[in-house]
Amino acid sequence: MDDDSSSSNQSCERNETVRSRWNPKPEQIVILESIFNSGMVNPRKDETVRIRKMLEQFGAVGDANVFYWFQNRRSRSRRRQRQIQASLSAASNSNEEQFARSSTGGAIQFQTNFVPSSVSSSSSSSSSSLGGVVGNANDGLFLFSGPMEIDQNTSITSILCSPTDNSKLNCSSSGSKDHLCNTVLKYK
Amino acid sequence: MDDDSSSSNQSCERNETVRSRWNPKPEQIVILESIFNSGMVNPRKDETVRIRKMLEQFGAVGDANVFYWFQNRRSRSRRRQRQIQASLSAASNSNEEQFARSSTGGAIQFQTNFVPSSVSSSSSSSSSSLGGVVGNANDGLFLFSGPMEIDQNTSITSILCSPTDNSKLNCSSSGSKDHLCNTVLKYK
DNA sequence: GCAAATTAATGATTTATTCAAG
DNA sequence: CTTGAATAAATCATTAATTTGC
Repeated sequence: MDDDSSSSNQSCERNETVRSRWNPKPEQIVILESIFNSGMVNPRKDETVRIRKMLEQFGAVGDANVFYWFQNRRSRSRRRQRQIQASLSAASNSNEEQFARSSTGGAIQFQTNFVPSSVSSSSSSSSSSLGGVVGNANDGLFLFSGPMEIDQNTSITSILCSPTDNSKLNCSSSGSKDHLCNTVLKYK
Repeated sequence: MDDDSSSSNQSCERNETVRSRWNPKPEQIVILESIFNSGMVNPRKDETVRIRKMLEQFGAVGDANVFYWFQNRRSRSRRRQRQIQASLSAASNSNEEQFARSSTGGAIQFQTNFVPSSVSSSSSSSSSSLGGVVGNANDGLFLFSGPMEIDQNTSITSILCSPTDNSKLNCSSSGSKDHLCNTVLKYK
């Protein structure tokens, strides 16, 4: 795809300012949430492409949009978690001092059947709560906002995880990863 | 293009770990430095592509590599600047107190003929030193590391800035920018 | 009811940090 | 130790909710 994906062009607003952004359909959000909640919180490039194709069923979307979505989802999930943790420990700190600090601050942090791919090498790193976000999955809102119906039980990730058509593991000219990769593309 | 750029595959190391990285040729570095120093410190997607094509003349390289290069160049340039600034103000602070704080800490911060594109909207924001990085260009090391010769005066950016073949201003299906854009691509 | 004005969500971009190849 | 690659955090900007005055 690279740039001009497929469907609607036209939407290319004036060259200066304006700009419109992707607005995911409810069905698309269901899928994305499903995937995220099942543990795949940072899909690799090929996974992202697969997800994008899946989403296209319900409306135009690009790889970058999917990437952005997961990036933001992860980030905001983490932030919410931190806030909860902060307010929790603040509340408990009013009386006891040396106690709180449970493993992840009360969050369940389960991890469904999908192995979170890259485990981030688990080497030395900053963040106190390592393990941090990789498998953290949902953060309370497993509920879906609207009247949508898509068989929630058909574990969408099973579709993605199935190592079907693995033809062509692209790998560009030089380095990069494509493994733990999933990162910068920047340009739409 | 999307993912698999163009030339040599093969280099796709094992699917797990390893990875090799792009190693820019001296000529490529000259070009990149030239562009950066002439003021284009954050090329847009289309500019990035143009640059990449230019570099390919001297060896395999992908858009992502170019993107990374500029990202790192900006980042490290800024860091060095901060360090210089820090040590400078620290040095001057030994005697006088309420004085240092010159505009940019002694750095010249000129700006060549290229208008730095996006001025970041200058809306309300945090960061103290706004204006920050956009047009900052060189940070003292205008020198090039090796014995290379490419007419420094033929302002490479003029080639890039020239609005030649502007056919096909891509604009993907949904949103994104491509204007102020230049950002995430992530996947190699 | 309805738009203009505000606010809340969230998609997109940039910056700071970290990891690791060479 | 330098620097390419990758990720997380912070920020910007646009769109949807909502509030408000009519």
